Amino acid sequence: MSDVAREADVSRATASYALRGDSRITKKTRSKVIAAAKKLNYSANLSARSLRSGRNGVVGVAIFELDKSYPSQMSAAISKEINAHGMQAIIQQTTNSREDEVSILQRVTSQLCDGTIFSPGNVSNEEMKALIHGKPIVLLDDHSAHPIFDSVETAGREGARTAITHLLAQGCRHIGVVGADISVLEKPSMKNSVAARRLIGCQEAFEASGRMLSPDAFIGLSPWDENASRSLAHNLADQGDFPFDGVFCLTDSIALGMIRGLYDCGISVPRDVAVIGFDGINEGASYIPSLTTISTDREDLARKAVSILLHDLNHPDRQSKPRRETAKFNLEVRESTMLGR
Amino acid sequence: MSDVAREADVSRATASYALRGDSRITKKTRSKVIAAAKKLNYSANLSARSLRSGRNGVVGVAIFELDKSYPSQMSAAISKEINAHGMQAIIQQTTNSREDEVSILQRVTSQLCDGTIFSPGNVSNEEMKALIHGKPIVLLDDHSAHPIFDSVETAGREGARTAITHLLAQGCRHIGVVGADISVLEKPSMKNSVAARRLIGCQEAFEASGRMLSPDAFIGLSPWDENASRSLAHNLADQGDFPFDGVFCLTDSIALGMIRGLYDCGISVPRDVAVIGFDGINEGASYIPSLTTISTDREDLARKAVSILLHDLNHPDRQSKPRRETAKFNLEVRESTMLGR
DNA sequence: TTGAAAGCGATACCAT
DNA sequence: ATGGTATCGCTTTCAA
Repeated sequence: MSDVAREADVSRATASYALRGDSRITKKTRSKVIAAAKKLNYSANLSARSLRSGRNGVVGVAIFELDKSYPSQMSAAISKEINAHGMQAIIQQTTNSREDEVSILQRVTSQLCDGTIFSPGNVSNEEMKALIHGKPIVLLDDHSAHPIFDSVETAGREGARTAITHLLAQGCRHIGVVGADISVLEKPSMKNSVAARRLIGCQEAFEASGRMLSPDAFIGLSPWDENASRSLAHNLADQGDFPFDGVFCLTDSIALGMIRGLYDCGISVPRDVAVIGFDGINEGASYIPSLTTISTDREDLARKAVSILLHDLNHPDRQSKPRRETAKFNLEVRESTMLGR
Repeated sequence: MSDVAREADVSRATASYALRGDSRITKKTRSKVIAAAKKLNYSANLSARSLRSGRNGVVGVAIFELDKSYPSQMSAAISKEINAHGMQAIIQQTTNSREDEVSILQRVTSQLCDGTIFSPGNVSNEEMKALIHGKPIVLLDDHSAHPIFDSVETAGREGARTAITHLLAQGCRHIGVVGADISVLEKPSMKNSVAARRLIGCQEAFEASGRMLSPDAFIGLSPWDENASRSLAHNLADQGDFPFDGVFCLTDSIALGMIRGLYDCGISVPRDVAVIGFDGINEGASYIPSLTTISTDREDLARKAVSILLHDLNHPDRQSKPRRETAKFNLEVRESTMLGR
């Protein structure tokens, strides 16, 4: 910076103002400084800037399991949206461990970034509060009963309702839900979890249709991935007749594993069983059969999350109530629910 | 930090040494300081640390298209490996634009990170050299003719040779290669590209088997994704009889799109055509049919890349020749090449 | 073994 | 409109 100032024949202070476009600096001086900076291939040191001003134009995105489709496609969308606002996104992967989340929040996020978009796993609100040192944060699918941070949610209830309604409309009469059993609705701590919200949506749809809902229809699964789901399909099919003619899987990955597992057992989707997923991962469109799904509008979610974060960033003092928004979703009707085909 | 020092009743300098485990500090003093830090919930400011010492324990990973399977699964593996060495990974997405890569290298990478693992797209070696200001960097699939940076490569030639050999062994007699046409072997600038290396491997396998290789066997595709590949399959099938009984797709995504596209046209994989991919993305295992592929050993690649980077980090002066390593790979034989089934 | 103080590279206050 | 300079939080040299 000193070099640039010397080259432009101004003080370091003036150079700093000029480069950031402060209105006090003359147009002429400014262009002189910019020319000098370009000539010297100068770019401001982000650590120094961050240290002094507390801002450096970098937003952190911390998310679980980056090797899975939904999180990676979600982070990519958020990253693009952040770039569109002239800031830089850095993405971090949290693993199963609480320590990991703590370390990311405490170290990188609150010290290297202006703000964070965070998909919480095992850290409580209170801990987060202590770790982020007042820096802005927006949660993805906050599941706390009493939110204290801004957040953007996926449309769990509405989406699940739509999914079940779709299966019923396709003629399914024995519907199963794969991903969680009803116990998640009973534990108070789980009441606002992603799984619980989707299950509640299912119940609502059943009630609205005036149908019986057996608790056995809800089947737990862990982890939420293709392999676990595929094994589950094998188990269900091996017990004799497959009990369902329609299955709502709580995520697309579960759905793809389920279809594959049924295929392994000679059960065809959608001829014998209809399957619908949730998320809208890209792979679903070219699977065989293509996957009907409740597709979260990732661009919409990213837009909402980033817009809230930027607002917080620009109004640091404002101590308003936590905002909570819900992302749009679409029912993508594809082959996997064309029952009988 | 001053607070911690006061709490532990030592000077700031001693506190700093103690927290970083400098051998000069007594065990007793050290534990006193650590207790104080824990009590105050202290964690060192990374910007300040980076500013003063030039190191902060953060490694940058910059990669193209984070919403695609291979890059996201690759970044996840690298991130895990970096964590295993007690450092923190931050992942950044480069988009198609050169500007974007420049900005990431120049700003974030060289100023916020100790070193970088970079998958180069549109930036030349010379530009990179100028941008990183001497900070360590390891490239993924460097395609420059005269490498000046360390890099880790996927086993393009060997993998492609294995793929073609496998198709021949499965009884394929009319083999197509989808992803690039032979022109990439002619342009000098492309000679070391990922595509070219894989094509060369194909040629070698054909020669070794004493078979004719028609230039028409190589079919270009852009972009390398499922949708483009699916359309290509439609075009090929619509021209009358499908010309191949075996197809090597330069990536798994291309392979899945190809299988789906053929399915759309009533051509079954593997009954009518065998298809093999390259990469080893997780989704291949539960596709219907499951995908035979040349699977890059991501853990091995991550290990090699991180190990080279850490070496550079710990020997900053050493001006040795650029190192170039190749990641292991496996032929995963699955359903998609069981020709005739 | 510990402490005092300089300095990393910016920003922002205050003076001119 | 521009310049001088203290300062952000830490590391590191040098002295004790």
